[in-house]
Amino acid sequence: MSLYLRDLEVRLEQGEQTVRSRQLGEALGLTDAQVRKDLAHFGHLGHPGIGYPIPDLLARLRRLAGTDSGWTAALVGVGNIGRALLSYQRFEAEGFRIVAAFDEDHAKVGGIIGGVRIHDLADLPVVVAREGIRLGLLAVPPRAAQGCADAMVAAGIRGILNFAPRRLSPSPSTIVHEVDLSMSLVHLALSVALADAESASPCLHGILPR
Amino acid sequence: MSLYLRDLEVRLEQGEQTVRSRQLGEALGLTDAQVRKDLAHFGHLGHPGIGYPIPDLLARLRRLAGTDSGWTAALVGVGNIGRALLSYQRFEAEGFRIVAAFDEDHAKVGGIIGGVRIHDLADLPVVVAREGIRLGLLAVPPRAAQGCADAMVAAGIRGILNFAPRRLSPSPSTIVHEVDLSMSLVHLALSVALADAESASPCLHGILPR
DNA sequence: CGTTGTGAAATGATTCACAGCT
DNA sequence: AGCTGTGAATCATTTCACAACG
Repeated sequence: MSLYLRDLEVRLEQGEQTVRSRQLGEALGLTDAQVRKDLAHFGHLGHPGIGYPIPDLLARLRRLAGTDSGWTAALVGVGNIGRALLSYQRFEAEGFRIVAAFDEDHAKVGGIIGGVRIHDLADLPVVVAREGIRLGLLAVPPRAAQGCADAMVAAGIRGILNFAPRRLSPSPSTIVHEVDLSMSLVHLALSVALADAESASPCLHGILPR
Repeated sequence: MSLYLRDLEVRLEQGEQTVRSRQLGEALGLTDAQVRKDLAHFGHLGHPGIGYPIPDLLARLRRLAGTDSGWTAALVGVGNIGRALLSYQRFEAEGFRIVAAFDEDHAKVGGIIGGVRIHDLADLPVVVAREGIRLGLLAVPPRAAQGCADAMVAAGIRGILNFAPRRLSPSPSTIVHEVDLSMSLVHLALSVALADAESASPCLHGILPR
């Protein structure tokens, strides 16, 4: 889904005004029918014989994704990954801004990284309410993850991107997406191992992870 | 799939010797039948009435994933994300080691971060061959991504974890997995926006991204 | 004529139910 | 009794095919 946004953005930058479902399908690895079914849900703005007007489609998708309504995010945990996220330029290009960072280490509190001030973790509810923050990036050590997540939910954060390698027990009011770096690497290694095994002895069916 | 490894590891640490399909299912959000179907593919090592012996199952999965055979990885691009990856402790716990980093900036070459030496990008083929590196972490700016990826493929790297926000044109000999931070955030924001819209006016079906 | 939107067929995945073993 | 492994039924998703439209 997010891929549509990306692809449409680069097409618009290249000066294209319309796009056909088949083009999008090739770029995203889908069939043209699949693309049409997806896009039909977002309002019927495809013109038969012509295609989809890129600016209109982008506006529609951005409005749905909320990337035009100024989402703000908070970072919890200013460690290795946290610092990288604060310095990561790309978020703003997609319409997001990290407006506050939090850490329980008082030596870090008060500092500024990537233009973002680091607050005491205890101030989370106040700052979240004041800034109207709805998204949180969780980058703390595993054993602190659940506690921080609970605090974020209590503070009113609606969506959490969890970088900690620990599954969070779900809350009905908050959506959690996992970004697990080491598991991504395991997954990649597994794919490679399977590809190797398959090319070595093609008759190894039954071992198909998703 | 990687989730099985994670869950079994914590169970083994907690001293459990066997696990039943239903327990695994609850922990991973699957049904027991689903778990049994998955595990049956890895060799029939479940005992009726008892369950699965955790050590045996872990050994089997690790062997398939290759995490017991000492995968080594190379990092290409020592920027914000690259530095965080080098300092990330968690990889070794899963059986991986980043043994070399590469950057085209000569001011960085020769430095050491997280115990890993930074080499000149031109030395990639030599070091990869010498160290027997099969996995690569790509964390360079978007416009350099494709060129670096090609160099990694040419050097013999078999799997690439791509942190650059750009789709790479595929190579038959190398598997690419995408880890796109800004797209993850877009995806999360979209989920939140949809959840909000749905609770506001439940009759908004048809807009269901995967 | 080329392309969208959508119903119908085909494909794949999930769930159920039960035989067999401990 | 409890649990695994697996075929059968159910469900969702993908693909195909075609009517409507510019």
